[in-house]
Amino acid sequence: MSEGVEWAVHSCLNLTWLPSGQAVPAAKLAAFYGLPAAYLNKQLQALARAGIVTSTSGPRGGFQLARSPETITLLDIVVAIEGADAAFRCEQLLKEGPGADPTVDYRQSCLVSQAMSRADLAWRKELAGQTLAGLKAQVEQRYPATPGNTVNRFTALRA
Amino acid sequence: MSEGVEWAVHSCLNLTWLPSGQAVPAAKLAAFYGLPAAYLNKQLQALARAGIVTSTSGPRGGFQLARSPETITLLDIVVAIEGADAAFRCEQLLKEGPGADPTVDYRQSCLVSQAMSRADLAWRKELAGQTLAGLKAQVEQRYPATPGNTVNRFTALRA
DNA sequence: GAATATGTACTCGGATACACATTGTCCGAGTCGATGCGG
DNA sequence: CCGCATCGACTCGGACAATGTGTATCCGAGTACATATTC
Repeated sequence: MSEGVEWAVHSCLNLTWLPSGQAVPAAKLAAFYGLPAAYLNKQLQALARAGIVTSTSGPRGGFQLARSPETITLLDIVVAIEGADAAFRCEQLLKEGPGADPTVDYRQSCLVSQAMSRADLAWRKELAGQTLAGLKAQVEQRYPATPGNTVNRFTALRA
Repeated sequence: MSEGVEWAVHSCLNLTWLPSGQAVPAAKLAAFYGLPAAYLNKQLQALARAGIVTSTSGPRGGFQLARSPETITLLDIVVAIEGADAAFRCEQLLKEGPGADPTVDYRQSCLVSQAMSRADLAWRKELAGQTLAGLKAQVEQRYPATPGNTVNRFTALRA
C-alpha cells in the first residue's frame, strides 16, 4: 500500500483539531512530520478530488476538511489515495481453462475470486467502521495532551 | 497485489485433482492457462520455500503439494508469494510529531496503526478460513465436470 | 477620508524526472531414466 | 539373461533484463491581501 495513505490519515486527523474554517497550507501539514511538501500536496489533491477536503488558493489559503469528521471513514481516505480497485484483481484465468464459457464473467463466478473478494470486503468493512471522529475521540481519551500540542505546533510553524 | 497469487492459487487447486505422488512440471502448469512458464516457475519456487509444494528435478519431476489440502489455506499461499508484511506499514510519523517519546514503538501504540492492523487482521482471518480442500469441494459441487476436465487437459498436454 | 486600481506574495495544480518493485527471460547445475556393454 | 556404467534429456534454481507503478520535484495559473493613487 502507498505510503501516502499514512500521511493522509494523520494529516486529516490533525485537521480535526484545528478551529473550523481555518485552512492550512500543505507546506505546514508537511513540516508537522518533516515530510516532502510537494508530494504531500499531491496526496491532498487526491483527497480534494474525493471530496474529503477542500482547497483554497492564495494567501491564508490551504486545505480544510470538507465535511464533518463523523462522516469521513478510514476507507474513504484509503480509497481516495489508493483507488477503488480491490487488491486482488481476477484476470479470469478460467477463460483459458478447460470447459470455459466465453459468455461467463469469471470475476463473478470463479470461486477463487469470490473467496478473495470476501476477504477484501471484510477489510473494507473494518475500515468503513472507523470514522475520523471516532479516531479523534480515542486519541483524546488516551493522550489528552495531543489536541493542545497539535495546535501549538501549527501556530509555531506559522513563523 | 501481485498477479502471481492468482496463478499460484489456481495451480495449487489444479494439483489437488491429480493423483497423489505425481509431479507436474512448471511448463505444464503454465500451459494449462497459457501463462509464461519461466515466471510461473518463479512463483512455484516461492511456494516450495514456504513448504506448500515440493519440487523434484529431472525427468518425471516437477511440483506436487507438500501436504494435505486440508492444511493449506489461502493465506498460506498469499503469504508465500507476497511476503508476510502487512499492506499498511506504519512509518511511525508520530516520532516526528509533538510530544513524541523516542522510547515508544509507535507501530504498537499509534491508534491509526492499530486501526489499520485490525482491518488487515480481518482480511487475514477470512483468508485463513479458506482451505484448499474447502475450495476444492466447493468447485466439485458447483462444477462437477472440473476434476475430469482438469486431468484430461493435463494428460493432453503430455503430448 | 473613502473607493479604486495596482502590485505583490502566497497557494494550489498539473506537468515533468527519478527510483524501486514487479514482471519477464535466459542459461547453468543437478537428477533421473534409458541405453548399451560386459559378465 | 542380469547388473552396471555411460549417456542423454529433462527439470528446477537462481542470475540477468524490461517494464510499470509509486515517489519526488519543479514551475506556472490563480487568488486574496496590502498598498498606493485618485476623487
